[in-house]
Amino acid sequence: MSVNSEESSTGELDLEFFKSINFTKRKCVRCGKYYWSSDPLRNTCGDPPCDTYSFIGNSPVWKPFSLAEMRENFLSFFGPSHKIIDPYPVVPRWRDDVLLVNASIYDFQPHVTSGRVKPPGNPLAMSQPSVRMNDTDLIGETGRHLTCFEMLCHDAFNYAGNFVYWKEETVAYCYRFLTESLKVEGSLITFKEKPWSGGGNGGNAFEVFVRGLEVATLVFMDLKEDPSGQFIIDGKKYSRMDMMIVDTGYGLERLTWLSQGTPTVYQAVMPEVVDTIVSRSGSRSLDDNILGIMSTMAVESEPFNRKQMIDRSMERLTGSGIKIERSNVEEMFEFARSVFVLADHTKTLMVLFSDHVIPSNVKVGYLARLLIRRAKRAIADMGIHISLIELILQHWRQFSEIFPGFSEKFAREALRIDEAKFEDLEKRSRQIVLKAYDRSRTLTAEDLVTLYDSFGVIPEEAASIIRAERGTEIEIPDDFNAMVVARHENVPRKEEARPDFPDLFTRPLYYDDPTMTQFNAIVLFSRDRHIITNQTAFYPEGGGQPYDTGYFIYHGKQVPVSEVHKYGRAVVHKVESEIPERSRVIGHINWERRHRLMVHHSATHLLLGVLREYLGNHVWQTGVQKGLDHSRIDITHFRRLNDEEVREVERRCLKYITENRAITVRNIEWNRAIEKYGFRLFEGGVPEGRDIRVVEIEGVDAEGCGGTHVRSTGELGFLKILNVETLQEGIQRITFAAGIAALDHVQSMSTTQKSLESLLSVKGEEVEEAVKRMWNENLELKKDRERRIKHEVDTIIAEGRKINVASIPATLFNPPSDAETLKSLISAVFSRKLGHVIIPFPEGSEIRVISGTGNVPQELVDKISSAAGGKPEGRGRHVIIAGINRDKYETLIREVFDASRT
RNA sequence: GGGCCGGUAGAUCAGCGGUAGAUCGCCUGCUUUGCAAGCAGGAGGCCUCGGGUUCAAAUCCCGACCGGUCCA
Repeated sequence: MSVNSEESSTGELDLEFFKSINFTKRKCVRCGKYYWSSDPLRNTCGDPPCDTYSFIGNSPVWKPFSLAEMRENFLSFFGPSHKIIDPYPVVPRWRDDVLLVNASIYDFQPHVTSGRVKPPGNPLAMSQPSVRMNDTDLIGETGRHLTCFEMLCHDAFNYAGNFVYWKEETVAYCYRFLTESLKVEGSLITFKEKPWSGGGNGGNAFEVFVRGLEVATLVFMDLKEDPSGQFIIDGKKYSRMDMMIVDTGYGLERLTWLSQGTPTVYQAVMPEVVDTIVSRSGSRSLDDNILGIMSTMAVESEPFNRKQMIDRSMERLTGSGIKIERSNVEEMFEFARSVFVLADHTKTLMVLFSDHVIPSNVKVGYLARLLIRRAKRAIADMGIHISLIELILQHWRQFSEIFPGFSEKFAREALRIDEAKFEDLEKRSRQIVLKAYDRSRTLTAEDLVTLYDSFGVIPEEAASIIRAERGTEIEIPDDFNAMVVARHENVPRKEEARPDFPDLFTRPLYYDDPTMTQFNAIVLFSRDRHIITNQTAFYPEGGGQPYDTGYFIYHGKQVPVSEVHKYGRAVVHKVESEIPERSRVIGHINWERRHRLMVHHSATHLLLGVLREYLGNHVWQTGVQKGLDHSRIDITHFRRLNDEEVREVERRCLKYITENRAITVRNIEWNRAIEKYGFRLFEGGVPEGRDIRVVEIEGVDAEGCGGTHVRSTGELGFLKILNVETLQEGIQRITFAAGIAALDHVQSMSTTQKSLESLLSVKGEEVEEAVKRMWNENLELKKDRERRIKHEVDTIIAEGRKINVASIPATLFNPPSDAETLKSLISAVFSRKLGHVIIPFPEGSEIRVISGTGNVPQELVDKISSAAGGKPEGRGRHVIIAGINRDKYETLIREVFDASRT
């Protein structure tokens, strides 16, 4: 979301409603932007730093509300006129472009905002938990930032011919809520004009301020990104869209804070947890007066600057006659920051855990890990003893109705595993830092970046380790963060070229009847051996199910189909020879292939259902690939399944197969489907239609799925897990086979076993013993050989004869018996620094001249090669004189070497 | 999904082209003996796997696998 200062007033926000409440449009004397107010004395827009916080200790709301009370208050105000919707998960399973829900409108993107699916209510109101990790560094510093908050909204979706409400009504609702429900005086409210854009949409918007605090944003979304559009927001072009969407966002935490007027937002929205942490930290406490001043100072500079905030707070404190040392204020600030970080992060962890996020090193799991580690650092900074799970459970007790998915067992397990990893890392990081330091007696900026980037050691930690262990100070460069960023920027992303086929509609016969193997069709489009037909029974690749193959009959000839893909609504068949447009064809699909794929597809759903039932609700499908002889499914789970778990999963699958459970396929309207089955429907991917095609295995599993399926579990025959592996942290890959493919595997295992048995002349379990015995025998033989070689090398060296060749002293060795010994002998010459050495190796028809101390003298090589008739290869300390024939060899030994004995 | 770092004895790691090492742990003996320990000796390695370069690879290059970490 972004703002463009040039696009300040279009006149599109001059509302009749403002006239009715005596609000007038003004230009802010500080920032020059337009705003609406009824206060005759006001000349600023209300938005810090043009204004400052004046609600702390001075709430304009008629009574203090708790978080739960404020939520209830909002929903009951909008309840009569709006449909109240239950909150969506914070992990957006219905879209794959973002990791977390950032705002309430995310719930409806892109399916509703594009007009494809109806909203679940119109108008609607809800309280949507949201997680924003971009300002994680500011938590506890500014007094106002949170990683997790609830966004209250009242939204309306206006279609052509179905108008709900627009700007006038929206502002009226907002004004009435603030003045009637919260009893805030109208003159305290300002509406600041500000164009809004985000997620490919844009429009006019108001930001709503009360006493310096932004409490709501009212967005009138009627623009969509369009390169040829005439509206410009933040450098991007937009044009009008058919829909007009009212998207409001009220910060539940902000409103609660406003009503209480506490020094920081944390004290208003999570007082119990803040109290718990403070009460555990001995005699220390939070000074409300100083915190209030800091929060006020923090909002006055953008971007936030800690030193400046403390400077100004000191001025304010001395100005009001309070005598306090700067170091005391800093110390207080550090403590408060740790308290608030811990309180904030444990809340967000509770929210993530309730959505089954497993801490890991990738994607949303990484965000959970980040929070765990930052929370643990906060605990360490305070030097107190407190467990994360304790605080998480305390948070949850306040929110059990909002987050019904939370499982204490899961949270404990997830924390236990990740905390253990963190402790392990801390132990290791000490050694790594010391090693890096000891190499050069310093840590360069480059070293610090590597330590952070590759080992997760922050510079402050590295410095403190060096200080403690080596007693020296390490300089941390000011632009450290920039250096880390610099190391990561490069790697241009390559765009995938999408083939452009016309937007024709192919009727999917494979849905009408998944057992259809033959059909008639008319070719609507043909180009470069790719054809689109009016209808087809060929399943195009999708949802992890590979495409069908087969052939078309055209003019009485078979034309094989090698690939089938879906582009838009068209199914494109790649054929081996041209079939012109308007031809009539008969399609035949390869039924054996299709049936194997169908069996594996249904088996995947069954397996997923069983895994979830057996391992827990945190099991989600993250990837899947069906095949002909095996398939695989990737699931979220802490650790690799052990053998017993695998056997139990197989047993449960077989139980459902023998019970012959029905597999049904139904198209259900989007909102009704979610109401009935929940967001689990999207495990296999996000559907693109108005309806969701729900594939349900009776009592086991229900998923939105575009694949072809068998009619009941009995058709699967049986299911065998072939392999389990950890794909990445928190993700397990299970490879399995079902039906005829499973039988194939068992049969081939049996064949292998039989052939092993006959090879080893043993039966059954004795195979293992026999192999172990052979392995050990082999090891013994290997060692034996090494001993023999070593002995021979020693003997050859001991029996070496001192000779002079071309007046150069050298040692002549006896020939080693094989190449292995030769290699070992050469190594010995170097490691024992044996001087010039001559090694005849008749087996390879060569003589080696080696020097263990320096280079081989050229005269030595010349003398030997001229006498032996060979060609010298290589130089330096290792020369091979190769291509010597036997006669010359004998001559050489006799005439050159023997003659030169010393 | 991308970047970076790593994989050597049971554990922690060194070695980074030339016959695989240290410390702890383990085994045996001795000394001492309340324990801890001290001394001497010993066992224990597909140096992750597969290619390549080289006379020679744990070591250099390429690829896989596994682990770690940072970023989206």
